[in-house]
Amino acid sequence: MDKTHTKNKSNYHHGDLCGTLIQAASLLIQENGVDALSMRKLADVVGVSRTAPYHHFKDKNALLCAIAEEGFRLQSEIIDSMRPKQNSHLIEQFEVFVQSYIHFATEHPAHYDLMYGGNIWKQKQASELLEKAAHQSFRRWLKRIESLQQQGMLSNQETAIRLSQVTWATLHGLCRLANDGIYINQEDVLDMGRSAVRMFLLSDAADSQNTYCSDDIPPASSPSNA
Amino acid sequence: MDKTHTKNKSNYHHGDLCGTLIQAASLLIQENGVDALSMRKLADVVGVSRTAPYHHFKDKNALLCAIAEEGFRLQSEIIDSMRPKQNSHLIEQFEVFVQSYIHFATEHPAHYDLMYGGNIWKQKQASELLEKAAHQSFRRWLKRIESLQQQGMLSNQETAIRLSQVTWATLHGLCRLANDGIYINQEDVLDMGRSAVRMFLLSDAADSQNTYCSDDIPPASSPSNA
DNA sequence: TGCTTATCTTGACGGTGTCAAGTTTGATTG
DNA sequence: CAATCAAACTTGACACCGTCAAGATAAGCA
Repeated sequence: MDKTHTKNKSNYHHGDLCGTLIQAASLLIQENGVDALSMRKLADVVGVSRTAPYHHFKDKNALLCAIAEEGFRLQSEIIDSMRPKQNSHLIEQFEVFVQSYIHFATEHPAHYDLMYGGNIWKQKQASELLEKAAHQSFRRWLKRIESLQQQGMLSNQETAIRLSQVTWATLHGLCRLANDGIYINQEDVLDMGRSAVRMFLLSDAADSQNTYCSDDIPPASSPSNA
Repeated sequence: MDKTHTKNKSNYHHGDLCGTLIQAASLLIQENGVDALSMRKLADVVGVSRTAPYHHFKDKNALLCAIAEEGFRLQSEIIDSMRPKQNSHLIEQFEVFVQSYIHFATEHPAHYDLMYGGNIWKQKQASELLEKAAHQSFRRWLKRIESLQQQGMLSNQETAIRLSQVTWATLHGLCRLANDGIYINQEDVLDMGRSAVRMFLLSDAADSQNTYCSDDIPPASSPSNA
């Protein structure tokens, strides 16, 4: 662990190409989007021959999958870092989570595209690890929704699964619209997230908890675009 | 108008290349997705040289825009063809619209991708006609939502615009998840659409109209995937 | 008839993903 | 320390791709 850590002098054996590739590729797609990433240019940036990456990733797709995996880790970090105050109400936690989610999606649009985009899930095969990460992510959301439902803050006309699917679709839809350039302003999207939370919560439950009327919610009348 | 209608014998001047290209390209992307479409292959299929399409479309992007425009026309047709019974309640109309929307998106995923995907709206420039079509589509949705809100079936805590944005985001999110292969079964997505409608409608209003409890709504307990 | 103009073709350039075969090097073993 | 091996990397090649420039063709109109 004393010599292979930094780039060797010989630069034939690159200390940690695999990691460097992911890092550089992440940076590139963050700047110019996923479509603009080319294996050749990536190799060039890293300072290695065109086909060197193919010894660490079977495919371009495999590289993208690895970056998507990294995206899931990143998302977890960001969401965890935006923890609500301790002992806060479920609703408040819910709101903070939604805000964090949107925050991540709009700050890391390229990662988000990869993580939840069709390129990986439909045509190409997602790696096992990736599927696990995505699945676990949804499971966590489901748990949250179940809690809210059990406490009477969400409709009990629907299955918890259906509730989770629909609410997550809403969140996902907002983020996609933002990332795809249909809603331009990030602040607007955050505000839409707040509206969405209010719209899903049962009004009775919300009133009885009087959590969502607190003053940290803007008046929802900012100029809109669409 | 007597001779240029069908393919001419000489096949050097192709009767209506422009239209034929759109038609063939639509078919190709419907089969293999947008990414799989190449100008060269398209030209080959149509039976024309590689660069012939460039005399009718400035760009590959211009072609895709044209197909997206066609998609908006197609969407209007499909939605109009699924008219609810006359004199039906607003809620019923709303439900039928949602079902039609999902129906179109899942039956024509490639078109939907183009119409509401980032490729056209973000990086590339959407043609003026396309922007108009998309804008008008949202305006219609807005009108619908305004009606529902004015009749007290949707929250009046939010702007009509916010309501439209959030509800449409939900619809869009569901369709995207379906198209991107995260929810596989079309019937499940349709069912999620029904759940979404129920979740957004204010329970009081819905009860007073007793429209959404009719027996044509499945029990929402089908096997789920996610 | 001849001219104009729209339409289509061939050739070329730089770019892409990826395979096959060869080269370099760090590590291992005798 | 020297021989060997396997992993890491390179060069060359192939078949694609989008698109530009220049030339060929044919239809329509004077």
